[in-house]
Amino acid sequence: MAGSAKPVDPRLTKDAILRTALRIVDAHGIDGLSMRKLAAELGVNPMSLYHHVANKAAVVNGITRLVTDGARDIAVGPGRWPDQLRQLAYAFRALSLAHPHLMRHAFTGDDFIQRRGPMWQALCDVLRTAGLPEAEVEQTGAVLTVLVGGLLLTEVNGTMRRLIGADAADDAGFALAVDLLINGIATRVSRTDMI
Amino acid sequence: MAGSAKPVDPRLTKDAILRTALRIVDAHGIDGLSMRKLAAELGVNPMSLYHHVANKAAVVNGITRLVTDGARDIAVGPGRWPDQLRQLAYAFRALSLAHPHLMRHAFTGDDFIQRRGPMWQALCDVLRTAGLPEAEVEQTGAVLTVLVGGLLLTEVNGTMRRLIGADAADDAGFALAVDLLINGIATRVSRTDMI
DNA sequence: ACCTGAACACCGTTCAAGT
DNA sequence: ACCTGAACACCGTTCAAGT
Repeated sequence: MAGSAKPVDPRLTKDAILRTALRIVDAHGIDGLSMRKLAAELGVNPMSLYHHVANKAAVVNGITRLVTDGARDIAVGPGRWPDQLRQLAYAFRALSLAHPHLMRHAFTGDDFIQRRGPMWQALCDVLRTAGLPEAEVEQTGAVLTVLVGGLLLTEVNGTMRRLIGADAADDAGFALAVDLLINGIATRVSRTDMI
Repeated sequence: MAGSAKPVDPRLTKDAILRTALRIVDAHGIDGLSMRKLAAELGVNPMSLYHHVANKAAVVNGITRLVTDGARDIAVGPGRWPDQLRQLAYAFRALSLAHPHLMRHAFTGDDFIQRRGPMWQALCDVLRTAGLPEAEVEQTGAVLTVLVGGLLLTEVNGTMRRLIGADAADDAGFALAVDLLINGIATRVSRTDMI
């Protein structure tokens, strides 16, 4: 009656495959990941992988999901809306900096930023409580998300650090950018209020 | 006395190589470019290329330069500083949309946005005339550049179009983002004035 | 059902031998 | 000086033959 009829190779679990792949990407970048190296790291025949994952693209997609799922428990605390926006921006940043190599690749792709997901919902909620008219919430949320996403890409790929030639350039640049965006939203909110 | 002693193969000019490579990238994306296909397109032996370009990275770097050099003649017209900032943003956008595949790759790399170049100078000049204190000009210029760069990446890779499910999503998103940034700058400028 | 060796169609790059 | 065939060290993926 026990369901343990067929002993499965623990190295060929989808979970084991993806976690090993993520470890490789974190250590050696996206170009350091190949199906053959992944198999070697698992101590497994390269061809066996294709019985458990469709192809390399599925592996990369899988580890991206793995990481973004780690952000499911994002929740904004109480406070003024600018502080809440700041919280979300820095949560997004923490996610990126935890896996810079992966993020550098994910931002380039077209399926990384998802409408679903707690980040998007939380952001739109904050914008509503800030007083942004409902008709502008979705579009503004999208624009804010891609702006911060692009900002994080330039931090992760070193552009920001190179443009601002200073210690802690990334911290300063990110803080300045977030302030700029919050000020931009504030203008829009108050202007709408005045009409 | 005429310098035309050795007839050089016109297909193996650095210029011909780069322009053909750019044509391939524009048509088939970065992944559609290989040294072997480039040689085939030129009607030339693949190995001959290595006598005129160092490697594939040099080719990609070369076509990136080729495109960005096309923006040398960027100049802001007269007007209020918000309109001037808008001009620069849209000039940057035109550059991106002219070669979306290349830009999608270039933004990912860490050496695309250059401190040198007319774009950077023009941007900093506008920020100065807007009344931003000299100490903040460089950093703000850098942040604005990477924000707009990231914005263009999401337009070029389709993220913006997917997040905003509407016709002309790219145009609307870009316009909204630029307004947001200009409002953010305006707040910073006027606040500084008031101190 | 799962594994796997061989094979296919590609890569970038080097290098010795040619002219 | 420039060209080029062969070769090396890689890829992702397929597939028939095994268990």
